[in-house]
Order: sequence, then C-alpha cells, then structure tokens
Amino acid sequence: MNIRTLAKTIGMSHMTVSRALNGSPNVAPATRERVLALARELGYEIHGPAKVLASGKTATIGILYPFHKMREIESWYTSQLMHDIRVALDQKSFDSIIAGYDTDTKGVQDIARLIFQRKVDAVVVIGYEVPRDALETLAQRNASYLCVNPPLESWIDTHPRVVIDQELGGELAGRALKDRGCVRVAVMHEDAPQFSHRLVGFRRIWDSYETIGLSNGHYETAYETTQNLVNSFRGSIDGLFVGSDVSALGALNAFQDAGVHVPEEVAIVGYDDIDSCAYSRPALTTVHQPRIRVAECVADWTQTISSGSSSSDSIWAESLTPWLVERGTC
Amino acid sequence: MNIRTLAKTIGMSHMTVSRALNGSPNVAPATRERVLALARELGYEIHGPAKVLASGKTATIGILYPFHKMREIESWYTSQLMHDIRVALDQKSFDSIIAGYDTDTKGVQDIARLIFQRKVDAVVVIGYEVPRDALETLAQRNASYLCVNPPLESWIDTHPRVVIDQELGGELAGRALKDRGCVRVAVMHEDAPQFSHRLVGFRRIWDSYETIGLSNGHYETAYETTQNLVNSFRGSIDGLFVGSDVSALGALNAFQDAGVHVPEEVAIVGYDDIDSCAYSRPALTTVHQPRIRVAECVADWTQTISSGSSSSDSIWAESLTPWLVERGTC
DNA sequence: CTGAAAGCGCTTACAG
DNA sequence: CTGAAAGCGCTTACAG
Repeated sequence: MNIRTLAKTIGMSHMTVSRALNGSPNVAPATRERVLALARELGYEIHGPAKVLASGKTATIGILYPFHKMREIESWYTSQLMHDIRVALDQKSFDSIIAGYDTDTKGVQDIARLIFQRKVDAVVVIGYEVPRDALETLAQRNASYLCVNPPLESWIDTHPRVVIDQELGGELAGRALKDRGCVRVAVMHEDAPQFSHRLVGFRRIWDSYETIGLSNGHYETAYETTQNLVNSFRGSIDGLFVGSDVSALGALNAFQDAGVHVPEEVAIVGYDDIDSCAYSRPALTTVHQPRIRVAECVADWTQTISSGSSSSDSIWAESLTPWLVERGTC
Repeated sequence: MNIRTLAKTIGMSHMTVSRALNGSPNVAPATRERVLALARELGYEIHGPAKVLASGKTATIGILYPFHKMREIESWYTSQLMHDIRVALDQKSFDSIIAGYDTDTKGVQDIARLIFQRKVDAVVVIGYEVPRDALETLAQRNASYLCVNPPLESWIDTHPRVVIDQELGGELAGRALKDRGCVRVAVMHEDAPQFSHRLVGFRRIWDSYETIGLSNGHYETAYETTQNLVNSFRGSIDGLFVGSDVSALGALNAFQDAGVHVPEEVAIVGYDDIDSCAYSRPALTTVHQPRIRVAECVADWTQTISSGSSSSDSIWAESLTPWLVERGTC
C-alpha cells in the first residue's frame, strides 16, 4: 500500500493525500478528515526512506559516544546521559541512531558517516576526547552537530556545544575536602583530558596534593590501586578526590576492606553522581553533573537544525553548572 | 556528489560504479580499484535513503525496550543488555535505532512503527511485558523481529525469541538460601510477570515463604519497604530472595542500617548480576543473566533477516541458562 | 484548495 | 564484464 494506491481508493490525487498526511494548511478540512480516516482504516504507513529522498529530512538524529568506553561499560555516566538525551529527542519526535566512535583519528569516519550517508539530520557527539578533525570535517561540510561534554581546548569555541563547568566541579570537590578539615589530600584519576580541567579548579583550593594514576576507569583498577597503596596512605593523607564515581567506589571499598575508616581517617569525594553513589556505605559524596539539563539543552538545540542557520550567526553554546552532593564519605 | 557525477568523472556508467561500490563479483578487478580509489579521493558517500528505496534494505535494526522502565532508569540490566546488543549488531555492520515502547496496548504502535515505516529491516524487542498484540501484528505482516526476554506465556512459542530460563534462576536462588542453612525465608519483588516464573523454580526448593510486595523497582522503594518491616523480620526470617539487584541493594542497606547483620542474621540473594553488585559490602550474591550470550544470539539471528525464511520453517528460538554468582550476602 | 510533471539517488532486472 | 531503461515512493515547485 503506497500513497498512490491510497489516493486512488480515496478518489483523489496522491499529492492531496501527501499534503493531508503532512498537515499542510492548503487542504480543505473535510478532505483532510477523509484522508486521515482512510489512511488509518487501510493501515497505510508512509515509506520513510522515500520521504527522506524527496524531502531531504530524516527525522532522525545520531547520538555518538566514545566507543572504547562503553565496550568496557566503564562510564555509566555516559550511558545514562545517552538515554536522557534519547528520551528528550523522542519527545521532539526524533528517532535516535546510537553509535560508537573511536577516539583516535579513525573516529573521524565514525562520526561523519551517519550524516554524510544521510541516515540522520544531525549528530550529537558525546565525550571529552572527540577527535578534533571530526569536528572540523563536520563544520566544513556544513553539517548540523552538537558537542556534549567536549574537550575544553580553546578551539572548541568554534563549535556548537553544551559544556559542564569542569573547573568549578574540581573546585567544589576541593572545597568539600577543605571544609571537612582535611589537611593532606590526594587526587586519583586516569589519564584523560577532562581531569586536567577539574584539577585547575581543585588547585584553587589546594596548593599541593599527591597524584595517583589509574590505568583505566574500571572499578577493579581503582580497588587494586588503592589496596596496594593503603599502607602508605594511612596517616599520610586524610582526603581523596577521585575522578569518577566508579573509581571512587573502588577506592572506598579498598580502604574499608583494609580497615581504614571513611570518612574519619580518609574522606572521599567522587565525580559524576551516578545512581550507585547512593548504594555504598557510607554513601558517596560526589560532584553532580546535570544530565537532565544537558538532555534538555540538546532538545532545545534541535530547533536549530531545520532553520539551517549554520552561517554567520553566533555559535550555539550552553554552559552548565555542577554541584556538590553531600552524602557520607566527606 | 552523487553516483552519476562520480561515474561521469571516472568515465563509466553509474551502474558499473554502483556494482563496484557494492562489491559485486561482476566487475573487472581493475575497474573496481579505480572506482574505489576515486570514490575515496573525491569523498563520495552513498545516499543511504536512496539506496534503501531502491534496494529495500536499510542495514539498520530497531532495538526496543519497555519505556516506563528506562524513563525512571529502573532497570540497569536492560540498559546494559541494550548496549551489548548494539555492539554485537555493530559488528555485523548494522546501525541501531533505539526506541522505547509502552507496555500497554498503545505499545503496539511503538513497536510496529519503525518496521512499517521502513526505517529498519528488523526489530529486537526486549522485555517481559511486550504487548502480545504487537507480536501478532508483526507476525501477520511478515516482519522480521526477535523477542529478547519475552513474557513466558505459552503463546510466545509461536514467535522467534531468545529466553533465559527464569524457573532455573529462581531455583538457583532458592537453593543458595537452602544451602546456607536458612530455615524461614521471604521473597520480595514488584508485580511483574517474570517474577512468577522465577517463583516456580523457587518453590521447587521452598514449600512456604513469606511474600513482600514492592510498588516498583526503585532502590528507594526496596529500602523503605525493608526499613518498615525490619522489626517484624528480625528473628522471623533468615533468608531473602529479591527480584532484582537494585531492589536487593536497597534491602541490604536497610537491614544493615538497622543493625541487622547480613548474611549472619539474614542472607540475601538478588537477580540480574548488574555491575554494582560487586560494590556493596558485603557484595551481593545474585543470579547472573548472561547478557553477552544474549547479544551474541541476536547477532546470529541477524542471518535470518535477509533470507526471509519467515514461512514454514521452525521458529528461531534460543534458551539460555542463568547461574549463581556467590559473593558475600549468601 | 487541487493536480500533472519532474526529480530525489540509488538498484534491479534485462540486454549485449 | 558493462550499459540504457525503468522504477522504488515520496515531495517540491509550478499551474490552475
């Protein structure tokens, strides 16, 4: 059943049917009613790809996330964020194609593909480690795209984005430790760009701190790293800022399993505010990144796509503020 | 840049270019090389929707999950499962459109839409609460679809599916409690169809048990429910089987916060084996549902789609086995 | 308010 | 192994 046979059985041209189906104002109300009723009755469904080919619009948006992360289910925060975004997009009647990208230069192809192949109207790129080339490619070809939690290098200012203030986040974590009365603190994180920005804020509060590297963001890695260091930590530090909640949970458990009291002997502050922060004992004090607001921003940005105002106008940008969630570990 | 102008600049018909791009064997190797090289050099990208319109294949699959669940981020298990499936599909070169469906009759439209509009070749429907109508609709229209963790009513036998043995799962939980030496146990779960199947298995081990209802699957709900009952539980039960890990974590924390020792006074077994089971203290003993194997099955099933053998042949079906993961709570 | 023409960018037969 | 024709199911101008 296509639009032509539908039109034939109703007894009008397929053009009128098309207009009625698409809610064009140039249709007599009575005509519209008949078309809509018959279409439902006969179970007519529009052929999406044909519509896309003719109209150029897909009503679909790509959500891209750093793939190595998810393969290892390392970042719950990103996982939850993606779903918040998907739901927000759904409410604007966009379907979402979710896909991963490599964070090295190969990722350029991953990121550009969906848009260049016209499978989507626009693309939301999540992550602190987007290959810069990918963004430039998108910009050159005049594609619609939005960076969410992008790298905070200065070149990002040229690209549409929604960012969360990482420096402030680090500052909040540092202040929490300070307010609790800690005097010697450490910072534990993997080697990824977002952490250096958080540390800028952290340093506003703390002149000096010990740094502990993590080879990745897995719970087990943080657990083992902490376990190995627990004796040297004992009495030497009384506060710890961990780059992500999953890692913070690993550190917390390692401390407690070794008989170190949290927060009495060591206070801990995490980052992200994933759901499981509330499940540990003591529950994890952390810096909240406003996922829902990010998703709302993405939905708002959506208005931009159709109006294709990629030209001279100012770059679409939104900056959001994190906040501290005090629970039991600090 | 479309295929015709590409063909023109190479100096051959666009048909030959199409064949070369699609890896048809009926192309001279030398020709293929030239086409591929030029296409890359000129940055040609195929127009997806046009290809779909002409060929009827989208190279995209819909992944559908029960929406009310995710809106409340109630089911981490489902969330993780979806990503496992997406990655498995990605490796077979399918893009994934992820969407939610209502679990009442309205969900029929949600589930059928992507396929009827030809946005996807097939659909993977996740969840214990799929509206039966939706599956019948899909079957009638000869659509390709696969149920993952479907309701285990007998009518499901008519539909392609991958199921996990729920009765066995419940039995494993029951046995774990028994083996630990528990004598009076309770079961705590929300009112959803999968739990009745698990209880069938549980009853193979336990003739009688107390039942505690949960109004939903949120952590807080299980926490509060347990908190309110903790005094009557004390000394009255020594084992608890909770329908999902998130709820089990809530119960565990409520017990411990009230000074009840786990597992000494009350042993707890959860269900799903989500990541955060390992983060609690004691870590949660639970029944593992093999997500990765489910995703592999979905990827295998993918072969079915093209061969369109929906007719007489036997229904595609796969049954997987859960297992117990012993940690600290039982 | 409605319709006939042309075209979106591919692929599927069908010839050669 | 290569090409000219026809068509996939819509929408976008353009007439009326």
